Amino acid sequence: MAERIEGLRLPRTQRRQQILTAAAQAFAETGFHGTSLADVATRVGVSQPGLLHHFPSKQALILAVLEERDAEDARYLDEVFQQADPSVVDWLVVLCAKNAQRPELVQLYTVAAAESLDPAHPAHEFFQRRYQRIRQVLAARIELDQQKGLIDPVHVPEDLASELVALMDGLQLQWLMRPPVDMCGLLRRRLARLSAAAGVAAGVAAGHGGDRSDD
Amino acid sequence: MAERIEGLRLPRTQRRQQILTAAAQAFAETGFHGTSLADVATRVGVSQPGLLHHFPSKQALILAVLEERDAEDARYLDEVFQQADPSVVDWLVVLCAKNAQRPELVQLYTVAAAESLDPAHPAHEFFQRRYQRIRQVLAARIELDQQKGLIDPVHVPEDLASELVALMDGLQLQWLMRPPVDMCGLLRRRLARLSAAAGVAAGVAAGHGGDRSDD
DNA sequence: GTCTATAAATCGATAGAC
DNA sequence: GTCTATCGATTTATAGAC
Repeated sequence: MAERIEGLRLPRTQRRQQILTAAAQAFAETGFHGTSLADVATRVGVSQPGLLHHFPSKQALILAVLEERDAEDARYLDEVFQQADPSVVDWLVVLCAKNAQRPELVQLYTVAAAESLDPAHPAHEFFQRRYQRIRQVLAARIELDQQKGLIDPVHVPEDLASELVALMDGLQLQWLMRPPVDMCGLLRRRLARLSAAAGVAAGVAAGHGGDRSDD
Repeated sequence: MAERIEGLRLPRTQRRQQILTAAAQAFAETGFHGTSLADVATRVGVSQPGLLHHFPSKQALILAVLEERDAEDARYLDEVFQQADPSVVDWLVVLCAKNAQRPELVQLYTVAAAESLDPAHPAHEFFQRRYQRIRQVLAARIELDQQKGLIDPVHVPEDLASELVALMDGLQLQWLMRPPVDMCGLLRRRLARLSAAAGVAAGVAAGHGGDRSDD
Protein backbone atom coordinates (compact mmCIF):
# COMPACT_ATOMS: atom_id res chain seq x y z
CA MET A 1 0.00 0.00 0.00
CA ALA A 2 0.89 3.67 -0.22
CA GLU A 3 2.44 4.98 -3.44
CA ARG A 4 5.87 6.43 -3.07
CA ILE A 5 5.83 10.11 -2.22
CA GLU A 6 9.35 11.35 -1.75
CA GLY A 7 10.16 13.03 1.49
CA LEU A 8 6.63 12.75 2.86
CA ARG A 9 6.83 13.27 6.57
CA LEU A 10 4.79 10.89 8.70
CA PRO A 11 4.17 10.72 12.47
CA ARG A 12 6.70 8.60 14.25
CA THR A 13 4.44 5.73 15.36
CA GLN A 14 2.66 5.50 12.03
CA ARG A 15 5.90 5.22 10.09
CA ARG A 16 7.20 2.69 12.54
CA GLN A 17 4.11 0.57 11.98
CA GLN A 18 4.56 0.76 8.22
CA ILE A 19 8.14 -0.35 8.56
CA LEU A 20 7.29 -3.21 10.90
CA THR A 21 4.67 -4.50 8.49
CA ALA A 22 6.97 -4.31 5.48
CA ALA A 23 9.84 -5.84 7.40
CA ALA A 24 7.68 -8.73 8.56
CA GLN A 25 6.82 -9.54 4.96
CA ALA A 26 10.39 -9.27 3.77
CA PHE A 27 11.89 -11.34 6.59
CA ALA A 28 9.17 -13.96 6.07
CA GLU A 29 10.04 -14.33 2.40
CA THR A 30 13.81 -14.26 2.44
CA GLY A 31 14.84 -14.61 6.06
CA PHE A 32 17.16 -12.35 8.02
CA HIS A 33 20.29 -12.68 5.90
CA GLY A 34 18.39 -12.73 2.64
CA THR A 35 16.65 -9.45 3.37
CA SER A 36 18.37 -6.11 2.89
CA LEU A 37 17.39 -2.88 4.55
CA ALA A 38 16.97 -1.45 1.08
CA ASP A 39 14.34 -4.14 0.38
CA VAL A 40 12.31 -3.07 3.36
CA ALA A 41 12.83 0.62 2.71
CA THR A 42 11.56 0.28 -0.86
CA ARG A 43 8.42 -1.52 0.29
CA VAL A 44 7.66 1.30 2.72
CA GLY A 45 8.51 3.98 0.22
CA VAL A 46 11.35 5.49 2.15
CA SER A 47 15.09 5.71 1.71
CA GLN A 48 17.33 3.20 3.41
CA PRO A 49 18.87 5.74 5.81
CA GLY A 50 15.33 6.97 6.44
CA LEU A 51 14.50 3.49 7.65
CA LEU A 52 17.52 3.41 9.94
CA HIS A 53 16.29 6.59 11.56
CA HIS A 54 13.44 4.57 13.11
CA PHE A 55 15.37 1.40 13.89
CA PRO A 56 19.05 1.74 14.62
CA SER A 57 20.13 -1.51 12.95
CA LYS A 58 18.91 -4.50 11.01
CA GLN A 59 19.19 -6.59 14.16
CA ALA A 60 17.00 -4.16 16.11
CA LEU A 61 14.49 -4.24 13.28
CA ILE A 62 13.89 -7.97 13.22
CA LEU A 63 13.71 -8.12 17.00
CA ALA A 64 11.13 -5.34 17.00
CA VAL A 65 9.13 -7.21 14.36
CA LEU A 66 9.10 -10.45 16.33
CA GLU A 67 8.25 -8.83 19.64
CA GLU A 68 5.54 -6.68 18.14
CA ARG A 69 3.88 -9.70 16.56
CA ASP A 70 4.03 -11.66 19.78
CA ALA A 71 2.38 -8.81 21.65
CA GLU A 72 -0.29 -8.57 18.97
CA ASP A 73 -1.01 -12.27 19.30
CA ALA A 74 -1.30 -12.04 23.05
CA ARG A 75 -3.78 -9.18 22.70
CA TYR A 76 -5.87 -11.16 20.23
CA LEU A 77 -6.06 -14.27 22.39
CA ASP A 78 -6.87 -12.23 25.49
CA GLU A 79 -9.70 -10.64 23.58
CA VAL A 80 -11.19 -13.91 22.33
CA PHE A 81 -11.03 -15.60 25.72
CA GLN A 82 -11.91 -12.58 27.81
CA GLN A 83 -13.42 -14.07 30.91
CA ALA A 84 -13.04 -17.87 30.95
CA ASP A 85 -9.77 -19.66 30.69
CA PRO A 86 -10.16 -21.97 27.71
CA SER A 87 -9.27 -25.63 27.47
CA VAL A 88 -6.05 -26.53 25.70
CA VAL A 89 -8.04 -27.84 22.76
CA ASP A 90 -10.08 -24.66 22.39
CA TRP A 91 -7.00 -22.53 22.81
CA LEU A 92 -4.99 -24.31 20.14
CA VAL A 93 -7.88 -24.57 17.71
CA VAL A 94 -8.53 -20.84 17.92
CA LEU A 95 -4.85 -20.09 17.50
CA CYS A 96 -4.61 -22.37 14.48
CA ALA A 97 -7.69 -20.86 12.88
CA LYS A 98 -6.20 -17.41 13.35
CA ASN A 99 -2.90 -18.53 11.87
CA ALA A 100 -4.67 -19.99 8.87
CA GLN A 101 -5.69 -16.45 8.00
CA ARG A 102 -2.16 -15.04 7.94
CA PRO A 103 0.33 -17.29 6.14
CA GLU A 104 2.93 -14.50 6.01
CA LEU A 105 3.12 -14.34 9.77
CA VAL A 106 3.30 -18.11 10.10
CA GLN A 107 6.12 -18.13 7.57
CA LEU A 108 7.95 -15.38 9.42
CA TYR A 109 8.05 -17.48 12.57
CA THR A 110 8.80 -20.72 10.76
CA VAL A 111 11.77 -19.19 8.97
CA ALA A 112 13.03 -17.11 11.88
CA ALA A 113 12.82 -19.99 14.36
CA ALA A 114 14.92 -22.20 12.10
CA GLU A 115 17.43 -19.46 11.33
CA SER A 116 17.69 -18.61 15.02
CA LEU A 117 19.32 -21.97 15.74
CA ASP A 118 22.55 -20.22 14.84
CA PRO A 119 23.91 -18.77 18.11
CA ALA A 120 25.01 -15.71 16.16
CA HIS A 121 21.49 -15.00 14.90
CA PRO A 122 19.96 -11.84 16.40
CA ALA A 123 16.85 -13.75 17.52
CA HIS A 124 18.71 -16.73 18.98
CA GLU A 125 17.94 -15.99 22.61
CA PHE A 126 14.51 -14.66 21.70
CA PHE A 127 13.39 -18.02 20.32
CA GLN A 128 14.99 -20.08 23.03
CA ARG A 129 13.07 -18.11 25.63
CA ARG A 130 9.92 -18.18 23.49
CA TYR A 131 9.85 -21.95 23.20
CA GLN A 132 10.49 -22.42 26.88
CA ARG A 133 7.68 -20.02 27.69
CA ILE A 134 5.20 -21.58 25.27
CA ARG A 135 5.87 -25.08 26.58
CA GLN A 136 5.48 -23.91 30.18
CA VAL A 137 2.19 -22.15 29.53
CA LEU A 138 0.86 -25.09 27.55
CA ALA A 139 1.96 -27.63 30.15
CA ALA A 140 0.20 -25.67 32.88
CA ARG A 141 -3.02 -25.61 30.87
CA ILE A 142 -2.73 -29.31 30.16
CA GLU A 143 -2.44 -30.01 33.86
CA LEU A 144 -5.58 -27.98 34.53
CA ASP A 145 -7.44 -29.84 31.80
CA GLN A 146 -6.35 -33.12 33.29
CA GLN A 147 -7.83 -32.11 36.65
CA LYS A 148 -11.07 -31.31 34.84
CA GLY A 149 -11.06 -34.73 33.18
CA LEU A 150 -10.59 -33.24 29.71
CA ILE A 151 -7.23 -34.84 29.00
CA ASP A 152 -6.02 -38.32 29.87
CA PRO A 153 -3.88 -38.10 33.04
CA VAL A 154 -1.35 -40.61 31.68
CA HIS A 155 0.28 -37.79 29.77
CA VAL A 156 3.18 -35.95 31.28
CA PRO A 157 2.12 -32.33 30.77
CA GLU A 158 5.56 -31.14 29.70
CA ASP A 159 5.89 -33.98 27.20
CA LEU A 160 2.48 -33.43 25.69
CA ALA A 161 3.22 -29.72 25.47
CA SER A 162 6.41 -30.37 23.53
CA GLU A 163 4.59 -32.78 21.27
CA LEU A 164 1.75 -30.40 20.49
CA VAL A 165 4.09 -27.50 19.82
CA ALA A 166 6.11 -29.74 17.54
CA LEU A 167 3.02 -30.90 15.73
CA MET A 168 1.83 -27.36 15.15
CA ASP A 169 5.23 -26.21 13.92
CA GLY A 170 5.54 -29.14 11.56
CA LEU A 171 2.02 -28.76 10.23
CA GLN A 172 2.63 -25.07 9.63
CA LEU A 173 5.67 -25.90 7.51
CA GLN A 174 3.72 -28.37 5.37
CA TRP A 175 0.76 -26.02 5.20
CA LEU A 176 3.02 -23.33 3.75
CA MET A 177 4.21 -25.70 1.01
CA ARG A 178 2.49 -26.82 -2.12
CA PRO A 179 0.36 -28.77 -2.05
CA PRO A 180 -0.61 -27.54 1.41
CA VAL A 181 -1.78 -29.96 4.09
CA ASP A 182 -4.98 -29.34 6.01
CA MET A 183 -3.22 -27.80 8.98
CA CYS A 184 -6.22 -27.04 11.18
CA GLY A 185 -8.07 -30.20 10.22
CA LEU A 186 -5.16 -32.42 11.13
CA LEU A 187 -4.55 -30.56 14.38
CA ARG A 188 -8.22 -30.73 15.28
CA ARG A 189 -8.40 -34.46 14.69
CA ARG A 190 -5.35 -35.02 16.81
CA LEU A 191 -6.74 -32.87 19.61
CA ALA A 192 -10.16 -34.51 19.41
CA ARG A 193 -8.59 -37.80 20.43
CA LEU A 194 -7.05 -36.23 23.50
CA SER A 195 -10.41 -35.08 24.83
CA ALA A 196 -12.52 -37.96 23.52
CA ALA A 197 -10.30 -40.45 25.28
CA ALA A 198 -10.42 -38.59 28.57
CA GLY A 199 -14.16 -38.12 28.18
CA VAL A 200 -14.66 -41.85 27.81
CA ALA A 201 -12.32 -42.61 30.67
CA ALA A 202 -13.90 -40.03 32.96
CA GLY A 203 -17.51 -40.66 31.96
CA VAL A 204 -17.49 -44.44 32.05
CA ALA A 205 -15.09 -44.59 34.98
CA ALA A 206 -12.34 -47.18 35.10
CA GLY A 207 -12.70 -50.92 34.40
CA HIS A 208 -14.19 -51.06 30.95
CA GLY A 209 -13.30 -48.96 27.98
CA GLY A 210 -15.06 -47.73 24.88
CA ASP A 211 -15.04 -49.42 21.51
CA ARG A 212 -12.63 -46.94 19.95
CA SER A 213 -9.15 -48.29 20.27
CA ASP A 214 -6.85 -45.28 20.26
CA ASP A 215 -5.64 -42.74 17.77
CA MET B 1 40.07 -31.34 9.43
CA ALA B 2 43.10 -30.75 7.22
CA GLU B 3 45.37 -27.80 7.92
CA ARG B 4 45.59 -25.30 5.11
CA ILE B 5 48.26 -26.20 2.57
CA GLU B 6 48.25 -23.68 -0.21
CA GLY B 7 47.82 -24.98 -3.70
CA LEU B 8 47.74 -28.63 -2.67
CA ARG B 9 46.25 -30.55 -5.53
CA LEU B 10 43.67 -33.18 -4.62
CA PRO B 11 41.75 -35.75 -6.71
CA ARG B 12 38.49 -34.40 -8.04
CA THR B 13 36.09 -36.60 -6.06
CA GLN B 14 37.99 -36.22 -2.81
CA ARG B 15 38.01 -32.44 -3.01
CA ARG B 16 34.35 -32.46 -3.92
CA GLN B 17 33.58 -34.48 -0.81
CA GLN B 18 35.54 -32.07 1.35
CA ILE B 19 33.62 -29.17 -0.10
CA LEU B 20 30.26 -30.87 0.35
CA THR B 21 31.03 -31.57 4.00
CA ALA B 22 32.17 -28.03 4.72
CA ALA B 23 29.26 -26.55 2.81
CA ALA B 24 26.77 -28.68 4.74
CA GLN B 25 28.13 -27.33 8.01
CA ALA B 26 28.10 -23.74 6.82
CA PHE B 27 24.62 -23.86 5.34
CA ALA B 28 23.33 -25.55 8.50
CA GLU B 29 24.70 -22.77 10.67
CA THR B 30 23.85 -19.67 8.70
CA GLY B 31 21.50 -20.78 5.94
CA PHE B 32 21.84 -20.17 2.24
CA HIS B 33 21.91 -16.38 2.23
CA GLY B 34 23.97 -16.16 5.40
CA THR B 35 26.72 -18.34 4.01
CA SER B 36 29.33 -16.98 1.63
CA LEU B 37 31.41 -19.03 -0.75
CA ALA B 38 34.44 -17.63 1.00
CA ASP B 39 33.16 -19.14 4.28
CA VAL B 40 33.03 -22.56 2.72
CA ALA B 41 36.30 -22.16 0.88
CA THR B 42 38.11 -21.20 4.08
CA ARG B 43 36.76 -24.25 5.89
CA VAL B 44 38.05 -26.50 3.12
CA GLY B 45 41.37 -24.70 2.90
CA VAL B 46 40.97 -23.57 -0.66
CA SER B 47 40.48 -20.24 -2.38
CA GLN B 48 37.01 -19.07 -3.29
CA PRO B 49 37.56 -19.37 -7.05
CA GLY B 50 39.09 -22.77 -6.34
CA LEU B 51 35.79 -23.80 -4.83
CA LEU B 52 33.86 -22.54 -7.83
CA HIS B 53 35.97 -24.77 -10.03
CA HIS B 54 34.18 -27.78 -8.50
CA PHE B 55 30.70 -26.29 -8.26
CA PRO B 56 29.76 -23.69 -10.84
CA SER B 57 27.65 -21.55 -8.49
CA LYS B 58 26.42 -21.17 -4.94
CA GLN B 59 23.03 -22.46 -6.01
CA ALA B 60 24.56 -25.59 -7.53
CA LEU B 61 26.53 -26.11 -4.33
CA ILE B 62 23.59 -26.18 -1.94
CA LEU B 63 21.59 -28.41 -4.27
CA ALA B 64 24.50 -30.81 -4.47
CA VAL B 65 24.76 -30.83 -0.67
CA LEU B 66 21.08 -31.61 -0.18
CA GLU B 67 20.95 -34.31 -2.85
CA GLU B 68 24.11 -35.94 -1.65
CA ARG B 69 22.82 -36.14 1.92
CA ASP B 70 19.51 -37.58 0.77
CA ALA B 71 21.29 -40.27 -1.20
CA GLU B 72 23.49 -41.04 1.80
CA ASP B 73 20.41 -41.43 3.98
CA ALA B 74 18.76 -43.75 1.51
CA ARG B 75 21.90 -45.91 1.44
CA TYR B 76 21.99 -46.09 5.22
CA LEU B 77 18.36 -47.10 5.60
CA ASP B 78 18.67 -49.69 2.83
CA GLU B 79 21.63 -51.15 4.65
CA VAL B 80 19.92 -51.35 8.04
CA PHE B 81 16.76 -52.94 6.65
CA GLN B 82 18.42 -55.12 4.05
CA GLN B 83 15.95 -57.95 3.58
CA ALA B 84 12.70 -57.25 5.43
CA ASP B 85 10.57 -54.20 4.94
CA PRO B 86 10.26 -52.66 8.39
CA SER B 87 7.14 -51.41 10.10
CA VAL B 88 6.52 -47.69 10.15
CA VAL B 89 7.40 -47.59 13.81
CA ASP B 90 10.70 -49.39 13.35
CA TRP B 91 11.53 -47.31 10.34
CA LEU B 92 10.94 -43.98 12.07
CA VAL B 93 12.63 -45.03 15.29
CA VAL B 94 15.77 -46.05 13.44
CA LEU B 95 15.74 -42.85 11.43
CA CYS B 96 15.32 -40.76 14.57
CA ALA B 97 18.12 -42.58 16.36
CA LYS B 98 20.39 -41.96 13.39
CA ASN B 99 19.45 -38.28 13.31
CA ALA B 100 20.17 -37.95 17.00
CA GLN B 101 23.79 -38.70 16.14
CA ARG B 102 24.16 -35.87 13.62
CA PRO B 103 22.64 -32.60 14.78
CA GLU B 104 24.42 -30.65 12.03
CA LEU B 105 22.58 -32.57 9.33
CA VAL B 106 19.24 -32.21 11.11
CA GLN B 107 19.85 -28.50 11.37
CA LEU B 108 20.77 -28.27 7.70
CA TYR B 109 17.41 -29.71 6.70
CA THR B 110 15.46 -27.75 9.29
CA VAL B 111 16.95 -24.46 8.14
CA ALA B 112 16.90 -25.24 4.43
CA ALA B 113 13.30 -26.47 4.47
CA ALA B 114 12.10 -23.27 6.12
CA GLU B 115 14.19 -21.05 3.84
CA SER B 116 12.96 -22.95 0.80
CA LEU B 117 9.43 -21.64 1.34
CA ASP B 118 10.58 -18.65 -0.66
CA PRO B 119 9.80 -19.47 -4.32
CA ALA B 120 13.08 -17.80 -5.28
CA HIS B 121 15.14 -20.09 -3.04
CA PRO B 122 17.35 -22.50 -4.99
CA ALA B 123 15.93 -25.50 -3.11
CA HIS B 124 12.29 -24.46 -3.37
CA GLU B 125 11.22 -27.18 -5.81
CA PHE B 126 13.58 -29.66 -4.18
CA PHE B 127 11.78 -29.48 -0.85
CA GLN B 128 8.29 -29.43 -2.33
CA ARG B 129 9.08 -32.65 -4.16
CA ARG B 130 10.84 -34.07 -1.12
CA TYR B 131 7.88 -33.61 1.22
CA GLN B 132 5.47 -35.05 -1.31
CA ARG B 133 7.70 -38.07 -1.75
CA ILE B 134 8.22 -38.62 1.99
CA ARG B 135 4.51 -38.44 2.70
CA GLN B 136 3.74 -40.86 -0.13
CA VAL B 137 6.31 -43.41 1.00
CA LEU B 138 5.18 -43.12 4.60
CA ALA B 139 1.49 -43.39 3.72
CA ALA B 140 2.15 -46.55 1.73
CA ARG B 141 3.98 -48.09 4.68
CA ILE B 142 1.19 -47.10 7.03
CA GLU B 143 -1.34 -48.82 4.79
CA LEU B 144 0.73 -52.00 4.83
CA ASP B 145 1.01 -51.86 8.62
CA GLN B 146 -2.72 -51.43 8.87
CA GLN B 147 -3.23 -54.60 6.85
CA LYS B 148 -0.90 -56.37 9.24
CA GLY B 149 -2.89 -55.08 12.22
CA LEU B 150 -0.01 -52.97 13.47
CA ILE B 151 -1.76 -49.63 13.11
CA ASP B 152 -5.37 -48.74 13.82
CA PRO B 153 -7.29 -48.72 10.50
CA VAL B 154 -9.28 -45.64 11.48
CA HIS B 155 -6.35 -43.51 10.38
CA VAL B 156 -6.27 -42.13 6.89
CA PRO B 157 -2.75 -43.11 5.80
CA GLU B 158 -2.03 -39.78 4.10
CA ASP B 159 -3.19 -37.85 7.16
CA LEU B 160 -1.18 -39.90 9.60
CA ALA B 161 1.84 -39.56 7.32
CA SER B 162 1.54 -35.77 7.36
CA GLU B 163 1.11 -35.79 11.10
CA LEU B 164 4.14 -37.96 11.75
CA VAL B 165 6.34 -35.95 9.41
CA ALA B 166 5.16 -32.78 11.14
CA LEU B 167 5.84 -34.25 14.54
CA MET B 168 9.36 -35.27 13.59
CA ASP B 169 10.15 -31.90 12.05
CA GLY B 170 8.84 -30.05 15.06
CA LEU B 171 10.64 -32.27 17.52
CA GLN B 172 13.87 -31.80 15.59
CA LEU B 173 13.56 -28.04 15.91
CA GLN B 174 13.04 -28.23 19.68
CA TRP B 175 15.77 -30.82 20.00
CA LEU B 176 18.21 -28.43 18.34
CA MET B 177 17.37 -25.72 20.84
CA ARG B 178 18.41 -25.32 24.41
CA PRO B 179 17.25 -26.91 26.53
CA PRO B 180 16.75 -29.74 24.04
CA VAL B 181 13.66 -31.91 24.17
CA ASP B 182 13.94 -35.70 24.20
CA MET B 183 13.31 -36.02 20.48
CA CYS B 184 13.52 -39.79 20.13
CA GLY B 185 11.83 -40.48 23.44
CA LEU B 186 8.83 -38.34 22.58
CA LEU B 187 8.59 -39.81 19.10
CA ARG B 188 8.84 -43.33 20.45
CA ARG B 189 6.09 -42.78 22.98
CA ARG B 190 3.83 -41.35 20.33
CA LEU B 191 4.53 -44.26 18.00
CA ALA B 192 4.07 -46.81 20.77
CA ARG B 193 0.46 -45.73 21.11
CA LEU B 194 -0.14 -46.31 17.44
CA SER B 195 0.93 -49.93 17.65
CA ALA B 196 -0.32 -50.67 21.16
CA ALA B 197 -3.79 -49.52 20.24
CA ALA B 198 -3.91 -51.64 17.11
CA GLY B 199 -2.44 -54.55 19.04
CA VAL B 200 -5.22 -54.31 21.58
CA ALA B 201 -7.85 -53.87 18.90
CA ALA B 202 -6.53 -56.76 16.83
CA GLY B 203 -5.76 -59.09 19.72
CA VAL B 204 -9.01 -58.64 21.64
CA ALA B 205 -11.12 -58.35 18.49
CA ALA B 206 -13.95 -55.85 18.18
CA GLY B 207 -16.69 -55.17 20.71
CA HIS B 208 -14.77 -54.54 23.90
CA GLY B 209 -11.68 -52.49 24.35
CA GLY B 210 -8.78 -52.49 26.73
CA ASP B 211 -8.45 -50.42 29.86
CA ARG B 212 -6.08 -47.90 28.35
CA SER B 213 -8.05 -44.95 27.12
CA ASP B 214 -6.08 -43.43 24.28
CA ASP B 215 -2.87 -41.54 23.87
C1' DG C 1 11.60 12.91 9.78
C1' DT C 2 13.70 12.36 5.50
C1' DC C 3 17.00 12.95 2.15
C1' DT C 4 21.70 12.58 -0.77
C1' DA C 5 26.24 11.18 -0.58
C1' DT C 6 29.44 8.13 0.75
C1' DA C 7 32.37 5.16 3.49
C1' DA C 8 34.07 0.55 4.07
C1' DA C 9 33.39 -4.01 3.68
C1' DT C 10 31.76 -8.13 1.34
C1' DC C 11 29.36 -10.49 -2.09
C1' DG C 12 29.19 -13.99 -6.37
C1' DA C 13 31.44 -14.75 -10.35
C1' DT C 14 35.04 -14.28 -14.26
C1' DA C 15 39.79 -14.00 -16.53
C1' DG C 16 43.90 -15.81 -17.00
C1' DA C 17 48.51 -17.53 -15.17
C1' DC C 18 50.74 -21.72 -13.43
C1' DG D 1 43.22 -28.30 -9.92
C1' DT D 2 44.41 -24.16 -7.82
C1' DC D 3 45.83 -19.65 -7.62
C1' DT D 4 45.91 -14.15 -7.81
C1' DA D 5 43.65 -10.33 -9.44
C1' DT D 6 39.72 -8.04 -10.30
C1' DC D 7 35.06 -6.56 -11.88
C1' DG D 8 30.66 -4.91 -10.65
C1' DA D 9 27.05 -5.07 -7.71
C1' DT D 10 25.32 -4.93 -3.06
C1' DT D 11 25.69 -4.64 1.86
C1' DT D 12 25.14 -2.03 6.61
C1' DA D 13 25.88 2.05 8.56
C1' DT D 14 27.32 7.05 9.09
C1' DA D 15 27.67 12.24 8.01
C1' DG D 16 25.47 16.07 7.24
C1' DA D 17 22.04 19.04 4.60
C1' DC D 18 17.13 20.37 4.62
